[in-house]
Amino acid sequence: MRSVALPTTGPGRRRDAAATRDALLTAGGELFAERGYDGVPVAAIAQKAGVNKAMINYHFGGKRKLYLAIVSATFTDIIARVEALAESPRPAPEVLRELIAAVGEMATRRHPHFCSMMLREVMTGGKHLDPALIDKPARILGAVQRIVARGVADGDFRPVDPLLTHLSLVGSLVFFFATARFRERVLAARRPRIEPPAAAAYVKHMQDLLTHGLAAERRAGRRRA
Amino acid sequence: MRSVALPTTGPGRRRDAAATRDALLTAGGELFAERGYDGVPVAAIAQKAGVNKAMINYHFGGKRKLYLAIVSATFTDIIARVEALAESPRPAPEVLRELIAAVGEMATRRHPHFCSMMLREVMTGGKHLDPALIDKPARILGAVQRIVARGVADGDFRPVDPLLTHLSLVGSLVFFFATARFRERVLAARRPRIEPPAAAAYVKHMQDLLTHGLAAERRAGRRRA
DNA sequence: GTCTATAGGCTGATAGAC
DNA sequence: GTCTATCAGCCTATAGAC
Repeated sequence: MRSVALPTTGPGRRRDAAATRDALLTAGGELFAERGYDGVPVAAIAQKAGVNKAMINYHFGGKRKLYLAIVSATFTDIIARVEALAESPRPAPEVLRELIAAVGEMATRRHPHFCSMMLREVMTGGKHLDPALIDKPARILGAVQRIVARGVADGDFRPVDPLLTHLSLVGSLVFFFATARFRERVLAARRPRIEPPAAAAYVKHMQDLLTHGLAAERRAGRRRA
Repeated sequence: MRSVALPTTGPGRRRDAAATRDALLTAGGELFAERGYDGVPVAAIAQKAGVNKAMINYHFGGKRKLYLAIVSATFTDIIARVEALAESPRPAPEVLRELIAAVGEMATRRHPHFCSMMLREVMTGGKHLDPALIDKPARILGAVQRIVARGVADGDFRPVDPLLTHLSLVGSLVFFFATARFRERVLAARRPRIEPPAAAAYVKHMQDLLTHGLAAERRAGRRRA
């Protein structure tokens, strides 16, 4: 981030501070996803980040606030992507396929630990979630609902319930990515070894399942180019 | 619980001991599902069960062994139900619909906390699971795979991958039931209030989604009565 | 900004009376 | 079998030197 030599103290050290913050966010994301909020001592995060324990309190104000910072930043990024898709004017079936691919891409590349963290959080009933964070899942829900509802209105989809459809779609994707580590552990240990399914294969499976499962009964053809 | 007078000590008290055990299993099931293994102090389990803290060590040998006893007993019961269904000679699409209903029934009546506990466990990669327990999910997987594979072989289903189909089916159901508490909390707090979806509605939604989503392309009719 | 040292709370497990 | 009392360990957070 910085191209010239800097003093070792004073405002010039901002780069190191940012690096410390980022290291804590990264290490915390991995560890919280793996073991849950209560399962991770701050010492473990500090060690993994290569910084001192006390930096968590200095930069974030405590373990809980570090946790919230991680969840919030990731949610914001994902919401932006999903809401952009929801506004696409293309046919709903196409948009839905792209949404599934986008979730897969998010869950494997950009935010590889988000599914686990979000799922854990939601399972506790949102114990650690601020009121400010609690409506973020609702925005994702809203975006998916709008896509499905438009598909139904256009006659591309059967008259399915958008909320239930959202739950089945997002649920199976989040489940897949949150449990990937377990599958690798169990399937790889079997003799003969079973290869754990690849994310790309699952994304395609879900796209096809939804395409067939939601398609309106009588009209296979698209009504718009 | 007691119909005749019994001595206050000696073998005649076995019935009370069983009641203590059961109370601990029940209380532990609810609390572990809600807050996860690390999130529950043994004192909370004892209090909810109405027995003394030390009884956990006396009857189960520690917190961890109580936890394993709960997970193992529930898994065994569910595996029996699912494997019985997998051996049904009826057409695969029918059996699959019944499997979905059975999961819904299990998750709402007989083992209302199992989805949360299993999902939490699987998300940690099986940290708390004994080697003896670790193949129980594999038996459920095997049963669902056999149903799907038979549907494909009979020409009732598209040539879908049985493993991926199992993951999408079980994943979306487990997700739904594990996150029910969160939905109630978030949806019920909104104005205007949104009614959280009922389990029965979701079961029907999943049955229809899979029926349409897996059906072989050209032949809608059943090939066996 | 970063570190060390430590305070103070909570946890799981047990010893021993009954 | 059940209870009370207690212990040792680990946790988060902070004070204060640099």
